[in-house]
Amino acid sequence: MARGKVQMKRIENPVHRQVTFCKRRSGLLKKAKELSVLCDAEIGVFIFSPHGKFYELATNGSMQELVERYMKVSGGNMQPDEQAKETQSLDAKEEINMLKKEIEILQKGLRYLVGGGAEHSQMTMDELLMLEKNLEIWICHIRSKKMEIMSKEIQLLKNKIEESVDFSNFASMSPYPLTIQNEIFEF
Amino acid sequence: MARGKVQMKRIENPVHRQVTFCKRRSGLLKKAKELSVLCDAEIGVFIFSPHGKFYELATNGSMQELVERYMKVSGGNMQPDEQAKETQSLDAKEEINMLKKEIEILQKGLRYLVGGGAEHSQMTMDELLMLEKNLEIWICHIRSKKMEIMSKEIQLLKNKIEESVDFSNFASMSPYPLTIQNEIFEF
DNA sequence: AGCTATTCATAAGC
DNA sequence: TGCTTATGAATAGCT
Repeated sequence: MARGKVQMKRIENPVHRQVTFCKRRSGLLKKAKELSVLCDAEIGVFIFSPHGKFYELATNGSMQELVERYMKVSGGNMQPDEQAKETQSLDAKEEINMLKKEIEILQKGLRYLVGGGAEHSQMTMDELLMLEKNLEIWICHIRSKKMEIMSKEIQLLKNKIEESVDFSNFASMSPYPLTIQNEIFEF
Repeated sequence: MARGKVQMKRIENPVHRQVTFCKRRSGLLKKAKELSVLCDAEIGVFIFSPHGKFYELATNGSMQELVERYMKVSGGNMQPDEQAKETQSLDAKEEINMLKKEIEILQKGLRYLVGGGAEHSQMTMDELLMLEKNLEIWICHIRSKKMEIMSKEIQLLKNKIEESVDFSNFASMSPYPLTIQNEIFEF
């Protein structure tokens, strides 16, 4: 695509082919994830490299689930035996699942990220600055939100007080500011 | 991507979402086919739309075959074939690395999350306070990291200066910049 | 469904 | 293996 249009046929040079495979594989998985997130779709991708290496992506966390769903749709049937095998956990498998879960958590809630073990070790100074700035901006947003909530509460209280004043016909005589009315009416 | 960067979160407008789904779905399948052809890989893609519609692509003609192969690789690690086991474990390690990288990207790319679709609308005051506190703590961490980086750089500069002083004892008349000292000392 | 203005992905090169 | 850059592709917002 870049620096010369690419022919849509097998790349003969093995080195080029390998490099392109790596790049495009990651690109494809990225695109799949994006489609999943943007459009709320569930996506599964298998990739078998020519050398038998296997890569997969399952956007809902479990390829097994997707495969089952596929089986349902396509009418095929698989032996329940296979499924049992799948659930047996190797250490690596377990770690993969943990990582996937972590990714899910990261994507879902910022809270874990903030509280948990965020690693900035590899970040450059520029990235740190950017992150810091963004966090500050966000804090500002949160403070605005807090103000908003408090303002609403204050308004609510004011309204209540006005109602109660109207009710007792004291309104026109009150020289006191609204904010301390509560105390005045408390006796 | 075009005419405005897109936020990596679910598109709320159903029309937009549907249009994007169609466009990106075809894009994804095209990319998958290209990867398959260019790099001689076998690829399977499932896509379940949010409304339950199902799309698939199998580059070797039969999704069933790919699914079976997937079952073998992911679940059937119980075969006595040592080499297969080894390959599997390598694959798992690779996947772990990929996932870790993804986590790293997520962490690094938090600024998008932060800048983008943060929704505080439903949060209570308590939650806002908690979030604010966490963000402040995180900013502290980031500032520590910045300090650390700067300290390292300062130490590096000091070291360079010391070296250059040593160097000038030997060749005080040298017009060469510091950066080529190593070469000079290599003879 | 088509049309651009943009952003993204990536082939080469290092 | 990873980074950079020039360039081709994909696609978001419109119509």
